[in-house]
Amino acid sequence: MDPIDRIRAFNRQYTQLIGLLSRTYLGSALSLSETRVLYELSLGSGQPARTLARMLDLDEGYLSRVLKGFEARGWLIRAPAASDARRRDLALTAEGRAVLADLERRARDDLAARLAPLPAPAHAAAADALETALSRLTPLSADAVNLRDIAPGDAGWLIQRHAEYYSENYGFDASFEPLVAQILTDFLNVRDRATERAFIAADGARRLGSIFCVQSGTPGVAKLRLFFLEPDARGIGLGQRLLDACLGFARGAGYRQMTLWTHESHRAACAIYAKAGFTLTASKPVHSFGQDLVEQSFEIAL
Amino acid sequence: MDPIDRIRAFNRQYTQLIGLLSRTYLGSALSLSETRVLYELSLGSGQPARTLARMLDLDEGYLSRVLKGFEARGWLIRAPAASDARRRDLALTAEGRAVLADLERRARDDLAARLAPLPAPAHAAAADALETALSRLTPLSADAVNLRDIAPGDAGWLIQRHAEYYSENYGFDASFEPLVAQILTDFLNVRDRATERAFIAADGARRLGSIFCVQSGTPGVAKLRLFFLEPDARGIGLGQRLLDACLGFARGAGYRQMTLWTHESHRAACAIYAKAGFTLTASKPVHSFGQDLVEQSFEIAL
DNA sequence: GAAAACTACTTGACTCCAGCAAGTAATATC
DNA sequence: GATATTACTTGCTGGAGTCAAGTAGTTTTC
Repeated sequence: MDPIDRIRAFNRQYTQLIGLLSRTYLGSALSLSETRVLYELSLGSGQPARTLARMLDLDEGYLSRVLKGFEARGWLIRAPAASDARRRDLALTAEGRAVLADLERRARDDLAARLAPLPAPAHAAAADALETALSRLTPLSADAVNLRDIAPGDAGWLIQRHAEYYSENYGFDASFEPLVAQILTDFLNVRDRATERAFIAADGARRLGSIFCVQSGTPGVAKLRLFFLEPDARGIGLGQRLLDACLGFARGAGYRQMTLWTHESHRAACAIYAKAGFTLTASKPVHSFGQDLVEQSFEIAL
Repeated sequence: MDPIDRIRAFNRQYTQLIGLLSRTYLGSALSLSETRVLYELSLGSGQPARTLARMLDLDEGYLSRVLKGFEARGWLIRAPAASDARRRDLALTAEGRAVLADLERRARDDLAARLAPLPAPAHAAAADALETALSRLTPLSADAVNLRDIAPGDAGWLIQRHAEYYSENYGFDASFEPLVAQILTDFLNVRDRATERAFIAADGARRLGSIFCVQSGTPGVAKLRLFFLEPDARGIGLGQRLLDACLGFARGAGYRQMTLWTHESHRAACAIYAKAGFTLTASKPVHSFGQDLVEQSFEIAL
């Protein structure tokens, strides 16, 4: 099913479940639009009425009347703005804030009541998933992503995602997962911190990608491993950044060469390697993980 | 932040992002309520108007007028019901269906346009997360969960969740993850299918828990390992089910005894073990994974 | 088996949310 | 300093949605 249709299906069910479309806000004297205006006013970033109208997609005339009503009820003070006599500075009174607080509390209680049948961990899990969804719907900016060292859970995540990704996209069989698991187990157990390093690209709590620099066995030669990027984190220069970090670390650690092996079918990765100055040194057909592959070796002088 | 507040924050942002509160549906001649009615009619489960009104939380009088309007426009046929002359059977005409289809298409295009700036994988990722959230908001029923053997990605998931869970809840240090990783690597690599088995509890694509039955080294004695349940999957008898499956397998495989070790602080797990007939055979303080723990051994005759 | 209670739906009367368009007054632009 | 633009207000209006009282058919009750 198409993602758009899946999102629409979610909208239908969610609005019903959460009761989002109840027109009148909890039996209060306020319409939904009025509530939104009150809420926006409470944030009090000093927007003039016009911007408020645009933000909330409301008619300016209607908004004017709403504000007038708020003022009449003593919730709002509209004083002519000093900078521009056409404008009026909008400031909620303490009473206005109290009304909103009461409204918010009721909305909160209403939602809590709806979710009461569910166990507490489910609430947290749902909130997590919703926040995740929202973050997926917000363009990922490369500078929100930071590269850090490996932390608890990262190894498991990498094993899981490698197994899933290569199974789904390249048909790798079950023998691939323990291989990756062994690599990571060894890394965690016998890692030489001076010459070996993992970089995990993460956007907050979300893991997006990885790259490892480890010893190859041959002195002075580093090996690049476990270069991975989540599909939706591609195309924002993150792969390049990971590779740069890895190369930078290798240079700093005193290696004079870096090698890696990959499979021909990884077009995107191969392109990044080539662009970074790696050269192809060997290419041979193999049968691994239940698939016919062309294994390629790359190297670069540091 | 409280989950309820996080969900409310999501609602605010999401409705804005997706444009859920646009009252008039895409400039069509229909109100949002009318659209919902039309949609519900298209599902055509032959509900009488009254149930329709309750489902959509609409005033019956208003609904009556809406249906009348649909009929006048030739979208709907209201024939007196055979079973009950008060009722009228509601059936959309082909034209009615066409109108809805057109509306749906436009709503779809509208959403697609809103999401167009995002890369395609992000759409799928968002849809995934939204569906996840919805499933968290639906009470987990034990019978929707099935127990299966280990599959690609499961080992990585287990490693990740063990590392995260024990780090968050028991303060285990980074040495715990490679231990779990090694256990799983070995299991995948040298598992004896006749006498060793993993059960993964899964609700569709979501992994909820696990239990392993492996050889202990002593002939005739099985070892229970990696018993884990996601916090929100507890309390529905799933732990019991996993344990039963494990014990059942062990009996079938010809073991005469099963042992396990755990830590005293795992109250819930210990309670399940005791209830199943396990007896505590040893208890000793240890310092593991950066924590002072009391290691406990249990056993049961099969 | 007839009155009473109830159900399914309709209709009239009303409220008020909200959109449109034409204002007024202040500011910006040239 | 004339013209255009901006910020806001107000009059008018449609129609979405509500409330209550209706009509006609069905079930319950004794």
